[in-house]
Amino acid sequence: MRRDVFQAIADPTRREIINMIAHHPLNVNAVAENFEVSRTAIYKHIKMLTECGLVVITQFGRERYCEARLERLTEVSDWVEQYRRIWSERFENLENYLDELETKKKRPGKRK
Amino acid sequence: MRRDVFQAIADPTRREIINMIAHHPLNVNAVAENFEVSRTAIYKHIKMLTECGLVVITQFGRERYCEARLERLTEVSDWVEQYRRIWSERFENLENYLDELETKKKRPGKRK
DNA sequence: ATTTAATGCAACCCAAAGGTTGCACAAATA
DNA sequence: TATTTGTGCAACCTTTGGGTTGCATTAAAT
Repeated sequence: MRRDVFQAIADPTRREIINMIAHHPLNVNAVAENFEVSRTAIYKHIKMLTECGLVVITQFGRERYCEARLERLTEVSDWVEQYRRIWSERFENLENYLDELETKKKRPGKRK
Repeated sequence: MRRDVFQAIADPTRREIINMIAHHPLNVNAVAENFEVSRTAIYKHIKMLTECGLVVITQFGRERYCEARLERLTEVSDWVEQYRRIWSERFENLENYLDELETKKKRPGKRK
């Protein structure tokens, strides 16, 4: 099953999990203990995070340590950053753009 | 209904809509024409985008222009950026961290 | 050898997501 | 005035998401 990083970080619980293991790995139960929901629910979230590469699991005996692969967030970072320039420029141009559009199409100036 | 920006950009169609109107506003039908799915489906996506502030609509006569409010992406940007330092540092420390953990807990060195 | 973690996962549930068709309605146009 | 165009939205359907309980399995601890 191919998972999407954007979808993975859409859920607040998963974002919290990432935050929790960002600095050091934790085993599955340790992660689950920090939430109200069941271990299985957390297990599923972690599974999804591994499916899109945001988390990698290393087993030690019966414990499985979850480690965050934060580099995978570059996909998100890149997507957002491509718009950064636009959103600075945009602010001053919007009104002009709409006025221009209005004139071109000969629409009444009234904006409801 | 309060919507989450993270959830809004989770859907690939919505990300495409944002991309489509990032440079200049488009009316609802114009956006919809670029997709295979129905106008209603796109309408719903746009509605959701407005609910979380990523899109603002300005009406001209019977047309409604959708404009991207890209600044709202700072929430995403900020969240991702907080991890950037960690993911550079992390790479070299992981093995050490795990070894340390191993030693402390007196676990066998075998990593399956 | 028993018992006690730590875990994976099937089998369910219910709500939400994403899609469709169809209809209503106001603005622009013939 | 009659018609076309752009739009909102209800009603419906199916899939996915996030949650639960319960059971099996394996490693560690008694």
